[in-house]
Amino acid sequence: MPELPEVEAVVRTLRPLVQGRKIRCVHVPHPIATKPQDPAQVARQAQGRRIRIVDRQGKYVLLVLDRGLLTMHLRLDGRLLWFANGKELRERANQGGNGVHVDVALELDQGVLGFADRRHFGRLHVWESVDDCPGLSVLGIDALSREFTSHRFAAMLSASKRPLKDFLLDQSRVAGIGNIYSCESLWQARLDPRRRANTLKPREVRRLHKAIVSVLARALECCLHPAPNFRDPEWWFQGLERILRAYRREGRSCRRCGEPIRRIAQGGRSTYWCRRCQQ
DNA sequence: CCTGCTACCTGATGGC
DNA sequence: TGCCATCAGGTAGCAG
Repeated sequence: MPELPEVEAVVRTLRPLVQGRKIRCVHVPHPIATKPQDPAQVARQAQGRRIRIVDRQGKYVLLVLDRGLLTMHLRLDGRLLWFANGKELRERANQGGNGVHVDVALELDQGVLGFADRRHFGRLHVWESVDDCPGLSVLGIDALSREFTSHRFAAMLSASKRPLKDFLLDQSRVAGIGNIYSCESLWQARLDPRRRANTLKPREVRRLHKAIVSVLARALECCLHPAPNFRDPEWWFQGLERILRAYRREGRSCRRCGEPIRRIAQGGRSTYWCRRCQQ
């Protein structure tokens, strides 16, 4: 379920664990996790490769190998797990019905990285190069990057007639924002999620840009303290609800004006917002 | 090209 | 307790 701040925290935690390590062996107990790629092919391409760089683009986790590229997308429920070695992985994963769920395991020269998603939306793929990964090459400007300027944001907004909420979820424009932080950014910027992107005045564009940057930065801080714990399969980010002002607060009073927060459907997903102070 | 809809999966929660 | 409906942090694929 992670959006950009969660994925960034995962990447920062993962980097010291795996950067420079060699992938000795790849196990794929749940082949759905590499679909539509053939699990045997994925294993063959990754085995024996060294992990040069651990990076993130939008919501993708990237392991740049000495040849090729491994991508992981956690979608809604995916997580990473860490085991001391293959023995520990097998012991903990094979405890009948209550064993740890692991979809793909990368056995490294030191430690084992697990990719797990009980819901099986998440994906792990291997590519020859960045250009071969369609999801990656389509991504727009990363919301945490320096290229995400108010100026470029204004140009993108003016080219779209879509409601602001749908615009913000479109990864091909600004990459990394999901359902939570689109709601939060629009609340922070005091903008109606139903407004068409190309109707914003320059000062509203600047307000939204600033809101996105600060909402994501605040969420990232929250995601880093405490840092993700890959050793605990149940672990998830704590304290996020404390920083949320609109998301999942339907019926509770707006922290700015007291009006009850409403929930509406946009593009088949829930938008939470304050009808009084978001114009 | 752009937009909107469905499918993809599993689990948690709440009402009756 | 059980059963059913609804909701969940995302994106690919397809039709219009």
